[in-house]
Amino acid sequence: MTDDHPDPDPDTAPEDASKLAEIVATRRAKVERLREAGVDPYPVRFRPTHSLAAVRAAHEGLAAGTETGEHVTVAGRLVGRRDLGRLTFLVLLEDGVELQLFCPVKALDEPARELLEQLDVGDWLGASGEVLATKTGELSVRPGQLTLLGKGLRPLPKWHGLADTEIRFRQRELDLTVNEDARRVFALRPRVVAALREEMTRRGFVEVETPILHPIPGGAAAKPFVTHHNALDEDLYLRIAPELYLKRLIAGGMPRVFELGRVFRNEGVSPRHNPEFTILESYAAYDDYHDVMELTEALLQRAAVDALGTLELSYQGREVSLAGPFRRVALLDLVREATGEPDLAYDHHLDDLRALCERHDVAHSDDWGAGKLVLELYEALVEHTLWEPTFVLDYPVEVSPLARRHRSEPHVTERFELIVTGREFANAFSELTDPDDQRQRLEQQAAARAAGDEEAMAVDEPYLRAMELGLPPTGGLGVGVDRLVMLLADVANIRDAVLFPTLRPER
RNA sequence: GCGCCGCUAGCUCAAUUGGCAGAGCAUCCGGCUCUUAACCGGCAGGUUCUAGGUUCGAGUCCUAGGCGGCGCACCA
Repeated sequence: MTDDHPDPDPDTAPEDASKLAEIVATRRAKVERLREAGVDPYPVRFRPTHSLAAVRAAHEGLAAGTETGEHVTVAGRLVGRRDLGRLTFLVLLEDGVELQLFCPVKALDEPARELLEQLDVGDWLGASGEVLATKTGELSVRPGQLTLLGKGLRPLPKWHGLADTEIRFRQRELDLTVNEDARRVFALRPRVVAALREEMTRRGFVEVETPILHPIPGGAAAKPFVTHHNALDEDLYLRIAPELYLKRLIAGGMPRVFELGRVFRNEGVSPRHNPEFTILESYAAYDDYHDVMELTEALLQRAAVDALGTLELSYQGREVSLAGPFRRVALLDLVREATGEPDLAYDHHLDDLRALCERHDVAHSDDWGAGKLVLELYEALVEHTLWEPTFVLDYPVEVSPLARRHRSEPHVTERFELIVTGREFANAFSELTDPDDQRQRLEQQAAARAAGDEEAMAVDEPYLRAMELGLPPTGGLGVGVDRLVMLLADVANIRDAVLFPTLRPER
């Protein structure tokens, strides 16, 4: 076309002289021109006969120059355009799959010729025509008709991709459009979630939904977000864990339950921490933590096989195998080994344990008991070194207020964490089922809370009342789903595993 | 919250010691019937994150702030 008036209406030209404003204004002018020509730039419905993937699948390897005689209607976002005079090549992208449109002008009907003039990379487009392979062998559709499905006003980043992390996180729609790697990760994530859900269901667990608004935050050691219900005039907390409600369901006679959902913790952000994250929690009547280890291992393996088709992973350039069986080792034994103190025990004098911390440059506090001191040694010296999957067993009672005391070891609980690549992926225990022991432990937590520990739990009377109804032996599990996605997708930053990570508002 | 680093055209990036803000691609205009990051020619496009300061002169130096990344702390 010949257009001697690139700026169609100087009176309405934007005062903002930036290139972006100019591009948007130009595209708005195209929208106007299309409307004047009777074309709806934002139509209500379209029916493709084939996805781009289906066209590709049906004609993979079609010989150069072949015309199939098959007529299809396809759709996608226009991501490429090459004009060669009376011949134009367009590239559509749909669900991660590209397909070329081979458009000699003489093959197009009159409306399509006019539309082609107003078409920009970024627009949504439908096309109907014959499937063929060009002389150079590129599988293509040669459309007779083109249908504008949604005009884009903003330019798409091209070629160099989109590298600016801030734009990738804030405008994920752009990231997904131009970065194949973003599409890879966010296609993998739902496969992981589906695998977890299917494996739980296959094992007889029932999926439930418990409140996100909690009157009393509990079930984990974390600071909650506070909100307020106007009609009730009550402060409520976004849940830090579904744990206590799920255990109340066990008390209510539901033998195997799980919840896959979001929890919220009002704490710092980091490449491994988003303020809201997805957790899988499950509770199984009659099971102990050995049973839960078996379940945990199976869940990770199922997720890896379903999402990747293998148990042999590469994470950040280093191999890690989920083949199992995962190593099982007591926390105390790990600390004994790391400190070179083979006789270390929880009943050692506190001064000796503090001295041990000093010797290993582990910060500690005078009000910590033996359990907390040993835990700190473990976290500072050992945890980050555990690359291959490792069940770390038997956490101190003092740091495990919801876990059952060990059946034979007095100072610890039947609790484990699963560590992979030096990070915690799961936390689980033989659940505490003795209501009087639980009350005592929560009262200790409440005392710590009163003394200023914002992460300590409060006494939750409705929960204790449920326990007093009677609980069977119960095995409980929590799995960090985002971390699992990070591991399987091989991304280092949790913001690359969460579609819309928490960021400060744009200013 | 603390420390370090970054922020320049729509995108990706340059800019020497403090000395005229540039390139490629995209946009816009022209050409081209087998391109693949098409190609060829041309025009245009800037609050150098923001506000101050130093200086004859600031993208560059100083102060404060914003946003992001990383580390620490906290945690899964």
